[in-house]
Amino acid sequence: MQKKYLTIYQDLVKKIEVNHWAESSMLPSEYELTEMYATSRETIRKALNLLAQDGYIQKVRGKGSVIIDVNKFDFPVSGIVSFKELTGKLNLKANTILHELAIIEADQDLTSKLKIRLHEPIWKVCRVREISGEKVILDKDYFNKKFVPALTKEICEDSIYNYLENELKLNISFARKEFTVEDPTREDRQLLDLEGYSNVVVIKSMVFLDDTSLFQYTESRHRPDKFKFVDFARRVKS
Amino acid sequence: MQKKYLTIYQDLVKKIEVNHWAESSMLPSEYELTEMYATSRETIRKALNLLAQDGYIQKVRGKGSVIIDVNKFDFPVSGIVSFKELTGKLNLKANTILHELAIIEADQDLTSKLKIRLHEPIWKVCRVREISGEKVILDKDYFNKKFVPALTKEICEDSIYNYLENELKLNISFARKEFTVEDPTREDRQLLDLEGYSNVVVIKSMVFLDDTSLFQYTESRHRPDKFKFVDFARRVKS
DNA sequence: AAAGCGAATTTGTATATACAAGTTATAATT
DNA sequence: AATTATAACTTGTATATACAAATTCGCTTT
Repeated sequence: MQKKYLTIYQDLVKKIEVNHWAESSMLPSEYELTEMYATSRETIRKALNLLAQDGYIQKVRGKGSVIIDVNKFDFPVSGIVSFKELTGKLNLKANTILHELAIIEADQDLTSKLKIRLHEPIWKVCRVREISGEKVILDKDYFNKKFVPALTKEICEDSIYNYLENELKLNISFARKEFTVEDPTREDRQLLDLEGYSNVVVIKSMVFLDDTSLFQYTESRHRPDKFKFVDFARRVKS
Repeated sequence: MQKKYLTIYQDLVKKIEVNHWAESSMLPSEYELTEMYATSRETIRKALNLLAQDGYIQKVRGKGSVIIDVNKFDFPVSGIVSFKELTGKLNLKANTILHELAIIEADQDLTSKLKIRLHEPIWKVCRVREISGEKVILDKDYFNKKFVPALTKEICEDSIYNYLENELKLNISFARKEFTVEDPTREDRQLLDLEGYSNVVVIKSMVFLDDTSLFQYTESRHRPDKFKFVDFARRVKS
């Protein structure tokens, strides 16, 4: 059975993005929605709460759900999104160059980053991302081999996430990301078209599965002029 | 009346942060929690969903709520947090220098950023943030004067957000933030201790109230070596 | 000892009801 | 005409029930 509140959520997202309620900039009331979707109010409220979380609407007590139109279209990178999904959504002419694909043993550094034991096997994948002809992103991925037994050149050049989720049926669930600006390493200078830029933006991620097991560590290194990150944040009252 | 699920959420956060369930790294089951807090299961579930949203737990069907221990203690900057709140939480020796405080008229640029009409009055606040003696952040705030009639030197040197929320009773609700890396302007070089760094990290924010009215635009310009942003993200399935 | 089955436990979804609290529009009063 | 009070509408909170789906654990069987 498909989850009702999720399909309602997706339907509402589609309608908002196509400006279905542009005039009023308001969603129908919860009671109206229950009738439109022939369901209960609580189910509607679950869908609306998802919309609010993702920055599509703002709920105002006594009034209704106001649609937030802050051009949500330019670079929505909250959540965990793969390079292929991103470039596809933005219609960018992108290309992936596989630079290294190997099984290595965990050294001191990786044991802490992947929380595994010394010398345990790890997939190392090093890829350069080319956008309109320029090498601007260097992605270094490390996968715990326990969760990812096999990897091929073809998979890495296409979409690893697609393979992990649809073939291996891994449930990628949440991530901790850290953004910093660092000096380029020799490797950065070799593999990227840095064009004299003296910094790179570094995003270090630890990615977890459904059952809270840590299975991936990634360093994504960007040329600063090609980096942009957009976030929707809600104020948390203490 | 105080919201039950919120007080339960806050109590659980406190217990998680003090490692109350360290051995099992699991929360009690929902039914146990209903008895502990003498409430209904739905109310417990509301609190648990907040914990999951904020990255404290991962719920696993059939098992329970696993506590996520990814050292949540180093830099939790998701949500909208003011400089004063941040430095206070991290025990940093920080100092604010008010560089400019004036009412200006909206020019072409600000009309689009604050979505107001040309020549309407705007508060401009320009502040330099000093951390352990170094000027590393330049904050340029613009407030729609309609929502913020008065501002003083004292307020700007203390905490504007504190004033807005507690004195003016404004309900700051959500924000859209954009992170980029840019070349320093002449103003950056004048006001900050850039120490030869040839880039600044720029965070542009549009901040909204409860009723979805846009009331603030901010540019926060950071020396790259002193910038770090940590995010907790959940994978969104399409 | 190992495998398989089933019951108990635990979270997920859907629905229903009652009342509280904020907003808006209408009607009544001054 | 302006103000005030009332009613209608809308979202927020709390509670209850029923069943689905995944995991765990103990028991039985092989």
